[in-house]
Amino acid sequence: MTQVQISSDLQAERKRLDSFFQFGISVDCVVFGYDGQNLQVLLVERGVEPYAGFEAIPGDLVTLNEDITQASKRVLHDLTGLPDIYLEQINTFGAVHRHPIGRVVTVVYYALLDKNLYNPHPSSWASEAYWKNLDAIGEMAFDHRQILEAAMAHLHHKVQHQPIGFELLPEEFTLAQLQHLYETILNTAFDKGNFRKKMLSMNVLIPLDKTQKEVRHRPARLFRFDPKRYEQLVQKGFLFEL
Amino acid sequence: MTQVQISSDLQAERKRLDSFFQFGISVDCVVFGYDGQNLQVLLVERGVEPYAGFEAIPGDLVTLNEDITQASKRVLHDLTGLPDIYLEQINTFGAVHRHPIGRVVTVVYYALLDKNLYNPHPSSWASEAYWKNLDAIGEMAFDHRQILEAAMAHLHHKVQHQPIGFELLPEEFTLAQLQHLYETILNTAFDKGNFRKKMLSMNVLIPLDKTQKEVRHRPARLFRFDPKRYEQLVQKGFLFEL
DNA sequence: ACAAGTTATAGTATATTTTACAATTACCAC
DNA sequence: GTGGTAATTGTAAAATATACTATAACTTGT
Repeated sequence: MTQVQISSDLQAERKRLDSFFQFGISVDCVVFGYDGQNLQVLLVERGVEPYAGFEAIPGDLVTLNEDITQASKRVLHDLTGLPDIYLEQINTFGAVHRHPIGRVVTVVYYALLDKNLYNPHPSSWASEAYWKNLDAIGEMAFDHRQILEAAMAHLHHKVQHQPIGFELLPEEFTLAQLQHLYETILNTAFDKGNFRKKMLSMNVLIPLDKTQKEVRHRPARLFRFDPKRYEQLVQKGFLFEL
Repeated sequence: MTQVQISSDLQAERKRLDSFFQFGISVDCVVFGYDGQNLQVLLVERGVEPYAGFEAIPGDLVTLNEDITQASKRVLHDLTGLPDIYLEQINTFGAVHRHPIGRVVTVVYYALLDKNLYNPHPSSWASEAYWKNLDAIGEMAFDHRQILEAAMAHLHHKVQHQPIGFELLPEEFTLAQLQHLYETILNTAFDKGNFRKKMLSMNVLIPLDKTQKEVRHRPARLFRFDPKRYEQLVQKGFLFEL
């Protein structure tokens, strides 16, 4: 018995279409983390068949009575213990044979976060849950390699068209930290002075009357994001290029 | 009996998960058309319950043995007679009660095309199929209003970050035509000279040794897109602003 | 206390791009 | 040819971007 209400005059129609209602839906959550040095991705090791022992992107089947957006948060929490965080939907994969257990269409979500604030611990069918460097990833379960690549392409694109960092950096940060984040994601180097000018000209950073402590050189000023302006830029977009 | 192969050692696992495999998947195809004047969207009128008589975005259930990308083309063709065209996936909607007949998750695709080249004619459950001005659209079936708005937001965003026009304009076109297309989609006006300079500086237009005919004023030079450069810009992106 | 090391921050001169127009050109119709 | 109309080119001023250089502010070692 499905949990979705069907009015009596539609029962016959539903009966006629029963053969169409045999899909499974899953959500997969590609979570990128940054700790000030490296960009990593949150993976789990599968403790069950199929693909037992393989690395996978945290994901699971959606139940009949939950919204897919809700499901993305629930599944991520179930497998890795991460709290409800905002996950952005990026893509849906629906090849016929992508899942050996039946026809499963998967909706991919992704999130960015500050690794230092979250410590994954495995549960449900995950035997392990950990952060892993992007360049250290080998074979993966299902078509998760493809999914990961789509998420990376999305991130790569996003960083050039919208501000990022809000979720990846500590609340207060230096321009050097922000620059390093950009350089890590885009795998390039920028001129320090020009990066500064570009960023400051966007008016998204609020300079604080504080500086770094405990560094063996001139301490940098700390900044934080202006949430209103940040949101504005997310909407409007820009082209980041140096 | 499902058409997807399941190896014998996974049968039990599949059995255990049977209650998850009761979803329907549909695809909805938002097709924007441009005829040199207006931007319109391809709609159908539903000839069957639920929502019989309502306007809807062309869409239908995916069968168990077809890829969702294939399905988007098949469904658009089935309902409106349009040939296989490239449809871009943009978003997936999965609210629990969005479909009255059962739990249906829908994957939304969209396309842009030159209205003059395609004449829709209804078939399957569509009793009508026609182009409609975006500002003339009233109530719609299901959550199709929301879907249409998502597609419009996508188009609005896309036009500012990638070249468009390849699919919307005749092979050879004038800069004024291209400008009018942009002005229509973005609902703004641009300076003619500056629009020209911006466009030409992108190196995506190849000037032809031909001009317009049968106009009562200085005839404009015709251009066509450089497909290689166009593809490059689609990949790289830009920020279009005047 | 001072020098050396290191990175942050500001500045600057030049090149490039954008903007808001004005001027000129090429066609048609009469 | 003249007038109407829109295409195309040009341009001066303003704004930005680029590739550096100079200076400031801290720490550590002597």
